[in-house]
Amino acid sequence: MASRVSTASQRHAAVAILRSASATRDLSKGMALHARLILSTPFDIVLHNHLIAFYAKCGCLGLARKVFDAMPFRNSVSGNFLMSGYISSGHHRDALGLLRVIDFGGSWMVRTIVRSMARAVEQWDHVSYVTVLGHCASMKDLVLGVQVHAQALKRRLELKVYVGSALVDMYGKCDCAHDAHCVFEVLPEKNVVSWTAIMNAYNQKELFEDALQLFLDMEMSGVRPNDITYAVALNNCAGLAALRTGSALGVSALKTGYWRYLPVSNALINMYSKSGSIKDAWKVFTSMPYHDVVSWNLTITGYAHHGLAREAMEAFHYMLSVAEVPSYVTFVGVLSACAQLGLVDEGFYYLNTMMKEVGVIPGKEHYTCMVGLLCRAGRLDEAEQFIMSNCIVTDVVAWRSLLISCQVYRNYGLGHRVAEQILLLKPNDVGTYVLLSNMYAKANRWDGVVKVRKLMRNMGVRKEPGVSWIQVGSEVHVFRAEDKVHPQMDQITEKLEELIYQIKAIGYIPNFAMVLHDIEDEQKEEHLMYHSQSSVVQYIPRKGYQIHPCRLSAAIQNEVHVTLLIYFDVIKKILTEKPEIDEAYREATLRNAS
DNA sequence: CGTCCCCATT
Repeated sequence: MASRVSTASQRHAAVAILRSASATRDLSKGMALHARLILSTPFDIVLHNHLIAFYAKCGCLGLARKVFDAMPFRNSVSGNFLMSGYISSGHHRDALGLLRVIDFGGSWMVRTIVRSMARAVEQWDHVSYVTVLGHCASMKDLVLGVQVHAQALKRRLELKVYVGSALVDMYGKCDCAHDAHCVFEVLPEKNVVSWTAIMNAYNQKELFEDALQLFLDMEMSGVRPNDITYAVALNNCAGLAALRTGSALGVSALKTGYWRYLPVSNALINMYSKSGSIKDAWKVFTSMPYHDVVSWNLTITGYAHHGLAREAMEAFHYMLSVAEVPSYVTFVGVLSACAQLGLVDEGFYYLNTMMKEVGVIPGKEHYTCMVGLLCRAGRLDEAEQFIMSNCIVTDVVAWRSLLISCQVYRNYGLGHRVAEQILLLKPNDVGTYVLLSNMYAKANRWDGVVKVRKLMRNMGVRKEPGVSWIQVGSEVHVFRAEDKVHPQMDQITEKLEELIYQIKAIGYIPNFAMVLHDIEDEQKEEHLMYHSQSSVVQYIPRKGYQIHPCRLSAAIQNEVHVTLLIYFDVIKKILTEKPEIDEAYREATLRNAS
């Protein structure tokens, strides 16, 4: 009896050592323990399982495997540790081979799954299912996910809360919100993770309102949100630019103490930024005790989105000064800021020198920014060369950027070439076809206009209704392209025309858009004037455009920026009698928060 | 042993 107690406590201590060695990736510490363990008798399966976990964490899959193979007997935990080790280090084939889900005779994916799955699946425990489903979720492997689901059903495991939540998440990540919902609905016990997973599935599908409703349902059912739940809910607000709801959630997170968690404060930055309140986003940032690279990236790209490229660059340099290492996304933000400011040399310095220094390999998005930068500087031919020599010839976005600049600089010769180039890529979004049609119209190539129209019809490309909305106070003002039902429509249109007149007077080409007009009338000069690349409007993937109070087009300079700010002030005043109330409310919220 | 968040170009 006494010896058993001592063994148990020794085991406890050994597990603790292995855990800490895993956490710090202290290979020698764990190996020393391993050496002692080999000599000790009797064989302890729990310790050996943790040994597998330790080696797997340290990236020594070979050693983990050796321990596994040398064990006189194993349990499902041994397999799970090894498998999650393989999965997290990317050896998916080995991981799944371990449990013989898949034969590796040929392609590892689809065909062999069904045949071989039944063989070893009886060795799985419920954690195996969770592990594999997590893998399916991150790989978006719906085919395997469905197979696993079928097996789970057979063994009646799908109602267990961990397995169920993993299923909900898997379907959500695979873009099957409906299936996620079905699994979620029948779960007899739903915990905070199940709720968060389903909310996130709706978020993925851009069903933001439904996701927010789920947040309320969850609270009604007595489940408390955690930091991730708040983050997901705030991301839904960001998708709707629902400033009021987002602020309220921020206050709620403050009350419950989740405000200080990184996912929550990052989501708050995102929400404020996407809702047009970049100042509040910055206030959140400065009130955070520490930041991660996502916080920085959100701030940098947030400023860039608002046309505040100077501030974006400042934030970037601030980031470097506190020795935070920029990431792939950081450089996307920085280069887009450079593009706005026309900083060609600096842009190339970041692309060719700094990115190499910090070990970030430039990708499509960076090259696309560089195209935008060259276009912004009016170096259209270089931009064309750049596209062709940087493996982004198939990137519609890059060509579109060039196409727009061709219009701005009235270089219709190049514009025509670019349009032909884009057509070869067979784009499938309306926006591109509208741009193409505009280009041809401007270049007086009516044959081109007809061609584009025909293509759109044949491909079944339908025009999404242009919708803009802005939240002022507690009201959301919606503007549809095809109707003019907003009571203050006349006033707003009048102001818009006035502003465009002013911009033209200073000599700028008004390429900012406010989608209050009908994009059906592509041929009208008026339309060509209003409709162009994103600027005052921010595209929201779901259904339309969100007017940003201070978003500024790359091609518009400072004095126009000021005009725009004034202009949006005017709009706000038109839309609300007492705009300062909303302002005061936000101030109060922020004061509470910090 | 395990499930939920993570920013980007036009």
